Amino acid sequence: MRTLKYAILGLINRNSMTGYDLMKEFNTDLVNFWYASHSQIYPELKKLTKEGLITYTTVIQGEKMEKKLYSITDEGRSDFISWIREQDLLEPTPKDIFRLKTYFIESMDKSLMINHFNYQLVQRLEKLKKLENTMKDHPYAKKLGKIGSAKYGDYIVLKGAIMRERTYIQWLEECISEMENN
Amino acid sequence: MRTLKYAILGLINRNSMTGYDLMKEFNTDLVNFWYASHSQIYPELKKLTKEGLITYTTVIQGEKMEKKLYSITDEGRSDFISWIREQDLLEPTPKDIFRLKTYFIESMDKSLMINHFNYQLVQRLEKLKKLENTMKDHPYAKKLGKIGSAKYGDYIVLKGAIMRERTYIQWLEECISEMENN
DNA sequence: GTATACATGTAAAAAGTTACATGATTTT
DNA sequence: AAAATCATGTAACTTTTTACATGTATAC
Repeated sequence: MRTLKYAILGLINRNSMTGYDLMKEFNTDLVNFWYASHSQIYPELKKLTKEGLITYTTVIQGEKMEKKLYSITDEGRSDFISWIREQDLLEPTPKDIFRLKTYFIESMDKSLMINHFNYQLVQRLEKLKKLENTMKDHPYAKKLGKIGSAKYGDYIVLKGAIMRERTYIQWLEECISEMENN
Repeated sequence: MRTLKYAILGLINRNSMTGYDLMKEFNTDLVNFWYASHSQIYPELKKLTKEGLITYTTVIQGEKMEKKLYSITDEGRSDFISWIREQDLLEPTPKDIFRLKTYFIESMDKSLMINHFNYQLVQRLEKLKKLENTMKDHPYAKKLGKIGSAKYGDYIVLKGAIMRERTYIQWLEECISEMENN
């Protein structure tokens, strides 16, 4: 469905930016729901340029380093807007290797499975801590933003990521406790 | 990481089965954490056979319809066991188109965003109901299973899927209520 | 007899990952 | 001077999806 296309259009629609800037966005804010690497981004930018949905101007950084600053075209913007207006059917449930391994729990002994669960738990707690720190510094969480601004979307998905992470942790903890008491 | 390979090995390790049986598994139980279609399964079965991890016997169904009943080999089993013993690092956060759209909420007006959220909510409530019905009929939920059995893994991931779904719904509801009161 | 389920494959395209490849700029 | 970051690309491969393709068996 060319979702990467719309993720890029949406970002460039907010602000003109380079491929490198996009890459950073995909690695920070968007990492919680849409990751993309530079090897996917650069070819897509080329394609979108050819399709007339974005254009770029070459900017010189320092002495001679060239970078391409991309902007959205009217055509790009209206394509993006019609994408965002579409209602979406539920996607297939995301894949999860850990849940798959858990499903095959009969092939593990008790100590191994508790080990696996604890290892996941440590990592998820670490991840949650980072998300909560991001939230702590977020302007909307400090009541500085308002609904309808770009920062509101940012806030709302961050909140969702924290809820998702807490639930995963709760599941891990409940499983561990159940396994230890049986 | 060839996860599909291990999903198939794990299932065949439980019971000998055909490609069609596998397909049904991937579409029912496993759909909540690892989906695969028949066009992925059949080539993988061929590959695993060539690698000596599984073998098959041809069974005649009815008059002449041939089906291939796959079994795991010792080599396949030990490969599977070493996979299941591995500790896993956290995977990248799964992609989610709806969260991506939500992130770009500044490009929607209030009624459109509430509409989108409600549409998701209806679908997720439906999905949750199905999961809860599956749980209701589950032997472990009726205290008929015990930890360590294959059904326990089944139960534990189903429980996780329900928790995940409830949290998604809670997120949707909180967002709707916040949007309606602002 | 007809519809649904059983049963197995391949082909082409799209999406995503990992590795290869290069060079400039800024910070320490 | 070295390390980190900025900056942009391609190649090869893996994974996944969608479409094409065919035929049998069973339940109603």
